[in-house]
Amino acid sequence: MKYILQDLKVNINNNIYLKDPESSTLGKKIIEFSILLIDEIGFDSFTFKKLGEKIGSNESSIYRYFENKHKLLLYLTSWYWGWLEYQLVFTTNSISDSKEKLNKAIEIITRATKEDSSFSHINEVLLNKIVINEYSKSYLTKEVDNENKEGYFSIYKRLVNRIKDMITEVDSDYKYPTSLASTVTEGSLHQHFLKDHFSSLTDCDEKITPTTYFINLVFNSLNNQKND
Amino acid sequence: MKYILQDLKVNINNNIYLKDPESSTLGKKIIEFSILLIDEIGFDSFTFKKLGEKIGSNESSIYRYFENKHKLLLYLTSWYWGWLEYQLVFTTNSISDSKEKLNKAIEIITRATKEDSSFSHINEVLLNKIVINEYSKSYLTKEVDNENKEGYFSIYKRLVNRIKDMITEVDSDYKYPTSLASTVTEGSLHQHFLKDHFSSLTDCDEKITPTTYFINLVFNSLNNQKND
DNA sequence: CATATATTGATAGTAATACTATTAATTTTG
DNA sequence: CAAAATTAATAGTATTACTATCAATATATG
Repeated sequence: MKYILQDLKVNINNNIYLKDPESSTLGKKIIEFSILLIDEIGFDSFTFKKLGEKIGSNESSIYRYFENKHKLLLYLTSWYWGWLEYQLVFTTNSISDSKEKLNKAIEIITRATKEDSSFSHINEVLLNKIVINEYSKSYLTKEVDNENKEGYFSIYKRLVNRIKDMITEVDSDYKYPTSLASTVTEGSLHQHFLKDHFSSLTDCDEKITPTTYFINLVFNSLNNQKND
Repeated sequence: MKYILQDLKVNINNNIYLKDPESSTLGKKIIEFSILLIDEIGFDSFTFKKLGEKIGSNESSIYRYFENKHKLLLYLTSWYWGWLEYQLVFTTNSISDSKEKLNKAIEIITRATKEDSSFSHINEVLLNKIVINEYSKSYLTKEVDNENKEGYFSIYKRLVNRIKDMITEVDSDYKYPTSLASTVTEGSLHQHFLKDHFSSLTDCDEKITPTTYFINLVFNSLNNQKND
């Protein structure tokens, strides 16, 4: 719970936006409807002009909040990871048994978001789908090193690091806790994607969830005599 | 070796291109220099106009080979996966011990390409880098289901399936061989990317390679009494 | 409550992208 | 060497990804 309280409102690096979208009605509308529109037509076809038409607002007004759609994607995905981190910390905080704690953590980061909190303007179910379909595009760029230096990915990194810490708590001898944490986080998005589009490349379906698979994967690696 | 011989020339689905780039000098130049240019400026900034300038050829001539740059990316990545598959099959074919075979297979798909074969127009080292940085973009699209139906990803799927078969050979009781195979294949690209851009999210570096990590991960999961 | 200030909207404009079409020049092949 | 195929050159369109300017409207403060 150390650095989480200050982030209750999901504290997003303020260089990602030009004007805080949480600070106005228009800003919130931009966030709310960009999620709906990106889900509908995909990030590649998404433009500020189309978003403006959707919310009955001017393209130029949207440009006052975000430099470009890439920055908006960074905003949305940062919000998502911050929201997931909040759930992770809140839910696992009270668990003292390290295995049980890690188990719960994997459950939270690998499950599909099923219900929208409905009292904010953010639809978490659709946002989860956007993260599955588009998150990679936010870092697979030529600008990634500069943007990383600017701190645009710090929430995601902090989240992966929390999982790494929980892995180490379970087995301090395990040699690849960071890679395992990043494999689960990114691999979970990938397995969800495969389930929806390449069913021949995954065992996950209605019965077997990515959660089942990753819990098995992680605990097979920890406290294992083969593990040298 | 069943279906590999017909693919010696890397048999790419002929709906990916309008005219086979292997059939002419210009076609080969398009492939050769698109690899150099995408590596240099990234796929997002890459255009047929820039490529035309680079090879002293007209934009419209390139459009006679590929409908658009997305199709060119599908071509390049298919070629890469076909080339890797060839190495995989060729190298593991003679190994009778199933564990040793799987071990070698993981080595082949997770290692960084270090040398260019140099007698073709394709620079495999740069192509490997392109696959790491851009492959996800070829399927994270709204058209993925149609393109999958058209068979544009069949080489990749066949490769993952070969690894799945090898996993099952080692442990027929393991429940998630397909997910494990796709996790290794895609996770390897991801760990290479992290190593280059997010070193805090991976244990991989000069000493620990993705190969080391994934061999440990896979064999910890197989023939393991925890594996219920 | 009046006025200064900030925010948003409307319109216009630019350079680049992602193509298509046409015709001319060049190369290949039969 | 002539016919066919390929490539190059040029032009043109619609869309994208912005920037600039100014008017309209909302909001804040004194």
